[in-house]
Amino acid sequence: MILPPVNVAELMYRAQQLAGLTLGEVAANLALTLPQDLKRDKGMVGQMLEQALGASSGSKAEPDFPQLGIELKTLPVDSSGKPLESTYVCVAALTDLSLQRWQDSWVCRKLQQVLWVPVWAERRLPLAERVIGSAFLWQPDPQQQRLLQQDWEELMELIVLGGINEIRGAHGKVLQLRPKAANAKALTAAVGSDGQPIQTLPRGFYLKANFTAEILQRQFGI
DNA sequence: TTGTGATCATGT
DNA sequence: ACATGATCACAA
Repeated sequence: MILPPVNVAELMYRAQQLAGLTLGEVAANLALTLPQDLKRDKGMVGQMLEQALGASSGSKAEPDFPQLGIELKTLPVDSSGKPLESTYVCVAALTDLSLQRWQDSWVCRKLQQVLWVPVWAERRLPLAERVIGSAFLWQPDPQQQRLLQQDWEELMELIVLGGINEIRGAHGKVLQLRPKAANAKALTAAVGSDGQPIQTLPRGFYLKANFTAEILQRQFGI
């Protein structure tokens, strides 16, 4: 068990030590066995890096490094440095009216400080050969904050007004709402089109790949 | 069931 | 080719 880092400097130091290593090397250091692929272990890489950096285990709804207020996100990138996937942020509260202010929202709080860990992870690359990149700490700048808030407020308004079943992934410029469930039969409480309670597919907020691509570009240059 | 970690795989 | 919608594993 790797203890949590006591401060940001220690966290960043640990992250730097991982840069350049393959997932196979990290797995060996942790005495973990890598699966053949991620089809049945989609969160495997993220959880392994959590462990390597000393993040608190478990699936609690709080940052990975609570005392530092830092969220850890692995980001799969192709050989040109572009994200291969959108980035999951958190589940969407479909009924809780106390979270209707942006500053109080889970999305805002989770994205206050993110440690991005790029992983060169093209699908043709065997898992063990994928390489960890240089991690960096990110805080949304005012423009990014504004874009996120705009999308969030637009999506939340639709949710509260009973329009959840009309929302698709294309809504929003940088933030999107998509299914986040075990399968299409999973249900959770929400507001219907006439304001009545309904059951619907659980959703989560995701950062679009174009947005995380811009974050990477600002960090590493063109 | 809801939250964590995400990627898969199909439609466009 | 790429984003959207669907899905997988596990903890509490």
